[in-house]
Amino acid sequence: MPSRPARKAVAIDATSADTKTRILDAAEHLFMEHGFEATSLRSLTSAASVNLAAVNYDFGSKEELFQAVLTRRLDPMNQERIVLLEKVEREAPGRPPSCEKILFAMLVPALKLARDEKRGGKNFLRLLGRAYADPAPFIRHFLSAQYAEMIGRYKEAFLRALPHLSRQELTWRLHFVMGALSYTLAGTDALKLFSQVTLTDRDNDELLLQRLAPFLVAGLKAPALADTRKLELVSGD
Amino acid sequence: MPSRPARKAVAIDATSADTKTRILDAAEHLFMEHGFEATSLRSLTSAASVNLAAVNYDFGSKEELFQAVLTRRLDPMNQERIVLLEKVEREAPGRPPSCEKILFAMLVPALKLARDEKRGGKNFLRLLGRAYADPAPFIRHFLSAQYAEMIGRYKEAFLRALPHLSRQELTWRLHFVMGALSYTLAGTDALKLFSQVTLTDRDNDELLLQRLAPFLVAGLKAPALADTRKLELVSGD
DNA sequence: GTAGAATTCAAACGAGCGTTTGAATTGACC
DNA sequence: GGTCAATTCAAACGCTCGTTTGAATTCTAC
Repeated sequence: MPSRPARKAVAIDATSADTKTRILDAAEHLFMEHGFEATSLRSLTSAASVNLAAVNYDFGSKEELFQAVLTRRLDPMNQERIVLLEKVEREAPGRPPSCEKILFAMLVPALKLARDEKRGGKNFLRLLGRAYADPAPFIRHFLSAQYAEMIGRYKEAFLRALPHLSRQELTWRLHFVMGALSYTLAGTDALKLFSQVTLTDRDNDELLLQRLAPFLVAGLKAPALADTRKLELVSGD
Repeated sequence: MPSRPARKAVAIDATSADTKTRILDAAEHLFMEHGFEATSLRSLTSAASVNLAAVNYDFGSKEELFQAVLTRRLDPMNQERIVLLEKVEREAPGRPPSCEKILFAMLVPALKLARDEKRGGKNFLRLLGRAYADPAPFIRHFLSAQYAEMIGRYKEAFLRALPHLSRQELTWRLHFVMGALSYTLAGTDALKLFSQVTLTDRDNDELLLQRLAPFLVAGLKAPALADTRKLELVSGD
């Protein structure tokens, strides 16, 4: 058994699991930190302490590796979201569940994932938030396929819980919800809004959702666009 | 005067303005479409019908070009936001302006920019939304510097308009607002939420803000986190 | 018209990229 | 212990990248 020097270890606990898992873990970390394009397979494989060719051997290509990184966490999380929604719907048979309950069913699996460091934790959510904004077509197509069923189910549930909203209105509002959610989960903080608030503390996850949920619920429940208040574009004086 | 063939024209109206402007226009388009890393200077310069070396001659480097692309639109827009906020504050002296008015002062310059095709229009806003989510450090540092003053002023204004919110609460909510805003402006629609709603129609810009503003205002006005509703993590029924 | 600065140009540099190859090594099973 | 498939490995392939260079060209001003 040769010594296996691990040349440029980037704090990934390599040399533990099997090759595919080590690659996935290193990829999750590096794609999150630098993005897809800016992460080279050479830095990735040396961080995972595997041979350069291993990515193409195990996953086929860099793009397929990226999809594997996403699907490993995303598939179970979205499945859990659906299960939770069905449970919430079963708890109040006949009547539609409240807007809050539906939203929580959507947020809680993400929060649980964020806390489970064994499943990528916050790293993965940041990666996911960035993937939402990535222009690469293969990422966009992959994400819409992964989310299609979950989003569809929730849209129907919200539609029943918010009867004052037309389907089109709700579509827009879910768009806003996903925006605030992904931006928050990504934890990018591009605008340095936070001077002292740290997102890295473990206890802050739950607090974050306790702040996000009321904001989103209030937005969702807002009156529908009907009393068309005129939006005067810089009325001259 | 040689014929100048314009090899791989990508629908940029090249050969009109001066070199620097042609480069900025092509860069705005391509950075929006493919992102920073995935846009090569070779495709960019040939789209702009300028020599490959022109970028380094006029801007120094690819990174400096990217910053120039952003600053060309962002600087005037954020300045206009500040002017508008001051105008709104002057209109009701003594009393703080309403939450709606403050938010509109923030949104209207973005809408105006989106409509002005001569100033990049929606292309630029999509680029901006993507820049928010880009992990590259030089982008993040640049954006926070560009936004610092504007965000600070608005935070103070909102703080006066929403006295029930602590400074920290407001910071979070502005974070959510920026998330929904940038995600919406970016028009990424990663989740294919929209089947038939098209964002490309010219008239839809105003409609978009008329839908976004009530959502955000309701979220901002929501009660502060005090009646700490317990967020039970999947109560194992 | 000519000097001198500014700009444009073709060409090349060195480096890094994703991927492929074919031999070496390992592991499982008869 | 031998066989065969699965895996790992070092090396190379072909290509594209951002940047630099130095000569050619254009522009400006006397």
